[in-house]
Amino acid sequence: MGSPLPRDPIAEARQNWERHGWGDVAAPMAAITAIMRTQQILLGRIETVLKPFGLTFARYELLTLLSFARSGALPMNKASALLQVHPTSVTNAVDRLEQAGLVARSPHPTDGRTTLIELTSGGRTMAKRATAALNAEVFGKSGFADDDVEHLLRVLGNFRKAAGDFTD
Amino acid sequence: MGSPLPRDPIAEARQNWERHGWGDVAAPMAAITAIMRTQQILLGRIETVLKPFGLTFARYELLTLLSFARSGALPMNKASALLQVHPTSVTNAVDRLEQAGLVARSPHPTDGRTTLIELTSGGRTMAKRATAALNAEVFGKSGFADDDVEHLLRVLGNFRKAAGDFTD
DNA sequence: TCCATACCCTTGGAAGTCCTAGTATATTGC
DNA sequence: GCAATATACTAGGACTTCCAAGGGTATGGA
Repeated sequence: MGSPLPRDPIAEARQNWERHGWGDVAAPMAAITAIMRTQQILLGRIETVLKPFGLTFARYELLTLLSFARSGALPMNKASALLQVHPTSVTNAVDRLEQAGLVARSPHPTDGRTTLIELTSGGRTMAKRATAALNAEVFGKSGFADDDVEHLLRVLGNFRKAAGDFTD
Repeated sequence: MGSPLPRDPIAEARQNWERHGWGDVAAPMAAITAIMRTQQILLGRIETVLKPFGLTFARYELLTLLSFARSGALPMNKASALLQVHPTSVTNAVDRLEQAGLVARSPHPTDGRTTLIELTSGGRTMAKRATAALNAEVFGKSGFADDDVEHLLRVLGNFRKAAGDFTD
C-alpha cells in the first residue's frame, strides 16, 4: 500500500508528543501505536493467505474453533465468548460459512433458545488446509525471534489478564 | 462483551496446536493471536474515550497528523502514506471530518490533481482536547511497565522495519 | 400456575477497511 | 507538441465490527 517511508512514523509521533510536553506518556503512546500497526500488517498477511480458500480471518477462526471442539459442535454464544467478539459477528460469519457449505446450524436438543453450529466434512477439510497454509506462510515466518515470542506472550498475557479477558 | 473466561483462550489454542503436531509454530501463532487481541482491547478503550468528542480513532489520527504538520495542511496522498492506510480510507475520514467542520479541503496551488486538507480552528481545538483525554485515560494507564514498553518498541520496531514500513 | 426477568439469536443501521474501476491532471519520451 | 504513461482522488461494492432493538425461550419467585 505504499513504499517504505524514509523515517519511522511512530518514532516521529513520539518525538512530537515529547515536543508538546507530553513526554510522560509518549513511550506508551508509541508502543500502543506500534501494536496497532503490527496487527494491521499481520492481518494483511493472514488475509492474503486465506483469500485463495475463500476465507476471511473471522471465518477461519470460527472454523478452527469448531475443529477443536470435542463434540464437533458449539452453541453460538460459546463461540462468541471464546472468540471474544460480538454475537452479531458470529451470526454474520456463520451465515457465510453456512452458504459455503462449511458449517451447519442445528437446534439445541434441550434449550430452544440456543443454536448449535457444527462443521461439515467439507468444513473440516477446509480448516486443515487453511491451517497448514497459515502455519507455513505466516506463523512459521513471523520474523520474531524465539526470545521475543516468549517475551510478547508474557507481556501481552499479563495485559489481557489485567483487562479482564480471563481469570485463570 | 462477556465476563472473564476461566482459562486463557490463547493458551488453549497453543496447546491445541501442539497436540496436532504443529508445535514448531505454536508459540508464534499464540504471540500473533495475542497481538490481535491486545489491539482489539486497546482500540476499544480508545474509541470509548473518543466517543464523547464525536470522533473515531481513524478520524482522530488524521486530525492529530494535521495538527503536527508545519504548514497545517497536507496533501491527501501524504496523509495516506503517513497513516499507512488506503487512500479511500482517507477520503472517507476527510468526508466526515469536513461535515463536522473540523477540516477543509482546498486545491493544491500548483498540482491540479492534488487536494490539500487543512485543520479548521475548531479542528485544532478538538485535536488538543481529544489528545488530552487519550493521554489521561489510555496512554497514561496502559498497564505496561516501563521496561515492557521499551521492549515492545524495540521488537515491534524491528518487525515493522522488516515488513517494509520504513527504511530509516 | 403465571408473570417478570434473564438469556439467545437475528435484523437493520452506522462505521471502518480494502479492492476495482473511473476521471482528471502531470510528466515523460518521441 | 502530442501521445503514452503515471499519479491523485473519488465512486461503488464487499467485508467485518459494533450497537440498538425485537421476538422467542427458560427460569424463578409469588
